[in-house]
Amino acid sequence: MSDVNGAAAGESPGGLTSTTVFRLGVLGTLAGDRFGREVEGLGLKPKHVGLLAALDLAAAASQQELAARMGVAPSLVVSLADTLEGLGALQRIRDPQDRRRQVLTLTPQGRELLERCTGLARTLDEEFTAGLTQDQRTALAEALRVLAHRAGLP
Amino acid sequence: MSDVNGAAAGESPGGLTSTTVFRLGVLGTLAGDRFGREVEGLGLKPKHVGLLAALDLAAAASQQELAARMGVAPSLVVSLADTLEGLGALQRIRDPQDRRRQVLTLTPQGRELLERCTGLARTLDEEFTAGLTQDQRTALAEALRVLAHRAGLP
DNA sequence: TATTGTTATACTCTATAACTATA
DNA sequence: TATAGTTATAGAGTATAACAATA
Repeated sequence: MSDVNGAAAGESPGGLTSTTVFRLGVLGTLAGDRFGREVEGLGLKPKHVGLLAALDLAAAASQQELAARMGVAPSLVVSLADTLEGLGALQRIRDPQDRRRQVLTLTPQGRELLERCTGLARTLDEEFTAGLTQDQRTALAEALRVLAHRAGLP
Repeated sequence: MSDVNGAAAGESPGGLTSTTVFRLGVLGTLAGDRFGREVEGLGLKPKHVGLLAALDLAAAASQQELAARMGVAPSLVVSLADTLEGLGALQRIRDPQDRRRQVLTLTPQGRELLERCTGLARTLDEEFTAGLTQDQRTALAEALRVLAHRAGLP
């Protein structure tokens, strides 16, 4: 089941269900679940893809730094990286300067995997926004871009 | 140095993180977490509020019907309703026609609680959209409204 | 002694399944 | 026998805390 805020059916205008936070929460969960089902076939979960994307945007100096960037616990990065390393999507290389650190780098397969995921996301974008006009789509994308930036995201 | 497809490493425009589903997912989680922290002081979690909102929209014939409407398991409605009943926000009344059924109704306190939550959500809306122009806010709200409807939400 | 990565453990959320009572 | 509600159990996901290696 996939409804973070517990949705209902048929609201009086101005109620909780018409607020932006409520709709963002519900639609966000829907989008995440949908994306999760899509990448499941690649052996991935959304967080794995998030790690790939984070690495693609900028190499990580260490797993801890990456964890901070992703907003998750360092121990979670360990298991995510374990999976991705097992898939050949990334390499762990000990930093010779500081052998405590593991530098993570995307392999060509990792980059290709990420591109596949990006393609899936683009297809889902079209599915999700099929009910919008082109102007609405553009406006939504721009608004989300601003909100993401304000939230400290790429 | 970009390749033929224009996808160089570290390049943001066109990447996964700029898709609508990715941003919806991340921002939705952020919004849900933020709202959860806000209603925590009222002894509630987002799903409790979702149940209140669902009941406010239309009385439920039974807990099972309500569970179906909210898209959650019936057993979850039990525990959510337990909490809300303990807070005096709703009443369980056995249906005399079919004593297996419990009819849930919002109490005045329940309605007031929901209004408080709606007020909190509205405040968060302003916080979230503070970086947008008024036109952008309106466009975002309208786009989310359409998407919510298409997803079968109120 | 402090920090990185790892492992072990625990906690939250929620679904499924078993059970009770009504029908 | 079938259904509504409840309780018991289990699994996913993730954080916290203990631990090992390195600084």
